[in-house]
Amino acid sequence: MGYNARRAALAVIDVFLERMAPFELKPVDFSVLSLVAHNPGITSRQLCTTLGILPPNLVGMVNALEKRALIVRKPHPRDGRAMGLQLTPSGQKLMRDAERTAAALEADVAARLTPAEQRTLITLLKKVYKTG
Amino acid sequence: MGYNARRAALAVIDVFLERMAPFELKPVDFSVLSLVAHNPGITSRQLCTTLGILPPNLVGMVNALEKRALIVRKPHPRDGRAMGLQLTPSGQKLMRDAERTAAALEADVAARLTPAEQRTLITLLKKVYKTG
DNA sequence: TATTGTTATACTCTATAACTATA
DNA sequence: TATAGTTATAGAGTATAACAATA
Repeated sequence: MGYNARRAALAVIDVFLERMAPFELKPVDFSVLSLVAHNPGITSRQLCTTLGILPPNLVGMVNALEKRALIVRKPHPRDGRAMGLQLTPSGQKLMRDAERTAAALEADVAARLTPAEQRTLITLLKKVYKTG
Repeated sequence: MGYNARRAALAVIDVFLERMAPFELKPVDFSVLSLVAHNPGITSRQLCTTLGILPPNLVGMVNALEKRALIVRKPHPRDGRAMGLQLTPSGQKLMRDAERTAAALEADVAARLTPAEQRTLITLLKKVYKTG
């Protein structure tokens, strides 16, 4: 069961890597940008807790995205220690296209199953991991 | 969907790591020993193709298992380049216990679902990755 | 010429300790 | 004292190139 779930996850991730290649976004980059896009001013610490990334490992990702001029760090208005993250205009443009691609991908993967099968699959997967 | 499949796989792997800790076997170690147990004399190359491991990365694992006196390398009877792998008596004893533990684990995870749900889940997961 | 096992190496991902500046 | 961001670093996991012995 663990084996089959892992293979399904890897298959979906493979398709993701393939389609996101034009944007040069790994899954974690997409997650970071998507969270910043929908939560402007979000802090690094919030990103870490949401995505399950350790702070030291996020620094390099944010640096790379900032060097590509997709996000900017701005001093947090009420906490002098924190930095609020925001998308640049080019970051916003990239994410509009990337999120359209991601939605199309999920739709294509889902198309291998009927809507009823999709609901069943998600339900059963949750049953497996919810009781951890 | 990729997200839910990944979480289910990680949950199963977590339980595996926990229960296999007494044997000091990672999932890949268990797979290697299990294959050697049921295919005495199997070569490193065969292990690599079966498990999707690259040859340079298998060397260290086999070295570690040999140092723990769980397996032995013997010259292959008909191919002077190859080494046949076999379990030592202590390796056989360890794997008898480890395989019992693994079977109990799979049964426990499966117990979160009815037999019909198990069949459905496996079927749907395969539908997702078979066309991958 | 091709293959088995191996070494060396590199790159990614993940994890811990410790520093700085603010709170 | 506790927290946010950062640096340095160490450990897994995974990848390629190249070599010796053998086919």
